Amino acid sequence: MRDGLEVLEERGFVKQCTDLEALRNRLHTEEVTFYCGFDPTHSSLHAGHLIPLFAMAHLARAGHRAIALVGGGTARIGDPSGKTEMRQMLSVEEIKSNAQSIREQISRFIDFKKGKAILEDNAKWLANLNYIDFLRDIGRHFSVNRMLSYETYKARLETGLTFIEFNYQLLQAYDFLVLFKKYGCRLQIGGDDQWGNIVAGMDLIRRVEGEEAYGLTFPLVTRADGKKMGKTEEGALFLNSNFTTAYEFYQYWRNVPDQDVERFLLLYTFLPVEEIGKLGKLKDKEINFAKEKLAFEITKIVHGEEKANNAREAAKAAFDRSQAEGNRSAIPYVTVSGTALSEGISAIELFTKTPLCSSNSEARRLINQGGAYINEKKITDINERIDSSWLEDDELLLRAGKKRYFRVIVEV
RNA sequence: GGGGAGAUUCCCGAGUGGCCAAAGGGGGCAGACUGUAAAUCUGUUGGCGUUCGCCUUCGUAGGUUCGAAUCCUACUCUCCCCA
Repeated sequence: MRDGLEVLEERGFVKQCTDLEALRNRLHTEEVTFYCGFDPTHSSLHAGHLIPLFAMAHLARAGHRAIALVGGGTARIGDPSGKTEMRQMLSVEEIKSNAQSIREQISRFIDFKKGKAILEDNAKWLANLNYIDFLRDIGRHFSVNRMLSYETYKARLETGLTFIEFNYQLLQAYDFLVLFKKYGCRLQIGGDDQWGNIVAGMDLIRRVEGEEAYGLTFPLVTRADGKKMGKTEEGALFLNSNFTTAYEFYQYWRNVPDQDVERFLLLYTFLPVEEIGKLGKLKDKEINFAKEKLAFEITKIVHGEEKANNAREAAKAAFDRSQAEGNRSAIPYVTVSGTALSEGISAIELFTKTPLCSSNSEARRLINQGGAYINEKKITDINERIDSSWLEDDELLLRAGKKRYFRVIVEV
């Protein structure tokens, strides 16, 4: 039987482990309860959370019990690990509502309904902690000298670290301990920036309970072109379509650098390793097929099959010349009134109505530089006016540059 | 608590009375080349109208001056050293 760890190893999920062989042995012989934390600092998870989500799913598929821990308590503090500045404080209400929407997103990867996987919120035990008790029971096990030596705090030591943030590690370690006591949770997984926090929890369990626990971290995923993983011009690549539409999401993965395709297929899809191996061997133009596969698969998992199909269709309609008539319905749009259009609207105004251009100057610049198209007709005149005669199927397809599309639909 | 340094346009970072919408780099956007890659080269990069222009911006609030990012005063914040 595959123990889950093998799957993670062959797909490139493993960066560091506290005791690889001991963990392997345990995963092989028994059902292990493991956890991964998610801080509700935004109402949607983003691309960076995909690695932990997939890792949890792989382990759960191998028969282990997953706990997704929403950090409703720790989010009130903010983890300083790897951050250069203190995180903005969120209100308790915000955190609660964020936690709610994040739960739904996690359940796309882990099925909580069957009663096996568990969803927890550390606000339950952190919110009403007694400070004195906490210091006596937990605080005594932590050495400040040792904490200061951690790499994660180094950067912050340069610029300033507040006491509240310095406590984050204790709380996360305490989470691990609580989950161990409550569920027998023996493994914590997380990004490599969590290493210090994870090890701290493992140590705490050993000191307090005299039991073995393990930690496993994932590599920090980077892109071959040096761009930040999961970052778009607008910001983070969110999993919620209110922030990043399925089409935009699809396009992000469709445009990943060549060198990253195989690695990303392993990390961000459930496709069999053998199949990915074949896809990864494709060269030149052929690699585009693998990119489409990657984009489709991950969009399907995050947004569902229907939206993934629409996104793919829309992309084909926009980019594939041989398929002039595709289904563009997934391309984001804005509406404009029919009367306004019959009177004529300047091309500049049309572009600024969409996120394609944020100001008239920008639209003007776009036209001047020859990057503005409406229904694939290049706009060369700054003063070009668009009226109803331009309509095709009651809509206009605006394009900025080579690959940014947006639709304008007439409202009757 | 005492002493010192600093806050510049998306980021880093020049600029110390007019020639500053503000050098340079990064990033972004666009063009060429392509495969909706990468690399490279070119252009562009506060807003509004567009020859000329006008408005907003150099931590915040006042002041000096014909004129300030640049000088003065107060305030806020950050960093460093000492206690």
